[in-house]
Amino acid sequence: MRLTTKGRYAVTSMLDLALHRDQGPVALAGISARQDISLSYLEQLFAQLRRHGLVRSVRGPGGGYYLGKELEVISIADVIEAVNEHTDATRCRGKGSCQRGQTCLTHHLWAGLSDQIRDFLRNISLADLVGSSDSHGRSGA
Amino acid sequence: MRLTTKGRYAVTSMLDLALHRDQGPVALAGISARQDISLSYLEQLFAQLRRHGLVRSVRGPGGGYYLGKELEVISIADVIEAVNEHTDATRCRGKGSCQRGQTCLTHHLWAGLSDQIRDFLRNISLADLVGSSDSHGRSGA
DNA sequence: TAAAACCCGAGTAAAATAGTCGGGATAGAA
DNA sequence: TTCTATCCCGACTATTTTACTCGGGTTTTA
Repeated sequence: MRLTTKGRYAVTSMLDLALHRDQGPVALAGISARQDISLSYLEQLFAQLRRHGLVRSVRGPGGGYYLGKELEVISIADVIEAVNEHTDATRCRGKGSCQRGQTCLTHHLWAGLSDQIRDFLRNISLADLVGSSDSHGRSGA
Repeated sequence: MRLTTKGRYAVTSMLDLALHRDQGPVALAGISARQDISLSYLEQLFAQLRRHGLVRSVRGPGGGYYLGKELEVISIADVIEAVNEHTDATRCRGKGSCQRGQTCLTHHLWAGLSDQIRDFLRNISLADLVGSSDSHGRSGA
C-alpha cells in the first residue's frame, strides 16, 4: 500500500464524483476545472478506475462518469490500489539475500504494518468521507 | 503523510536497529548487509533520523547507532515523517483555484483522511512491531 | 598514527509522476 | 446526417523523486 499524490488525485476525483452524484453523469472537464487536475491525466486515472469497476462511463454529449458502486461499498483502499496497480512491496523475492532469516524478519514486520494500513483504509468508505462533510461541519471518521 | 519505499527503508532500518539494541552500537555497514540497502543511502537516511532525534551516533571504530529514544515512544509516523521532511499536501495555497468552495471541500476531506492515517501510524510504536515478532508468531497492533 | 566508523555535499541513473499531443469511437442534438 | 461533446487510447515528454555513487572529510578508539 502506497500513499502518493497519484492516489490523492484519485480519491479527490472520486469525492468530486460522489458530491455530484445526483446531477447526472459528471464530465471529466468539470472535475478538471474544479479540482485543478489536467484533463488528460484524469483520463488516465479514470481508465484505471473504470477497469476496476469503481466508475461507469456514458459516452457522447452530456456524458460523463457515474460511480460504479454504491458510496458505501467503495473504500479508500479500493481507489488507491486501482491507480497504483502493482507494487512489489518486498525485496525478498528475486534476491537470495535472506541469509539468516534476519532480513525476512524485518520484511515480515513491515508487511504486517502495511497490511494494517490497508485494513484501516478498507474500512473507510467514500460515504464516510462525504458524510462527514454534509451532516455537520466536522466529525471524526 | 506519504508512504513510499523511502519510508519503508527508514522503518526497516529502525527495526533492524531495534532488534540489535542490546549489542552495543550498530554499524551502518551491518544494516546495509542485512537489509540490502546501499551504505551511502543509509547514511543519508540516518542523517535525517539523527536530526529528528530518533537515533544517536557513536563515532570512531566500534561505533555505530543507538536508538535515540525508548522503543515505546518512537512511532512509525515519526520515522516516516523524518525522512519525508516537508510534504506540501494541499494545492490550495499558492493557487487561487478554490472558487466556489468546491475544491476546498474535497481538499478538506482529503486532509481529514490524511490526518486519520497519521494518527493511526502515530499509535504504532517500534515496540509494537518488534513485540509482535518475539513474543509469539503474530499478533494485532 | 592508522583504521573504523560517522559525516557531508555534489552529482547521477532510473523510475515515477504529471502532463501533452494527436488521434480515434460513440452518441446525442441541430 | 452531420456536428460536436464527450469518453477512449497510446505514445511521447518534462519534471520530480528515488536510490545510489563518489570523493572527500571528521572523530575516536586501538
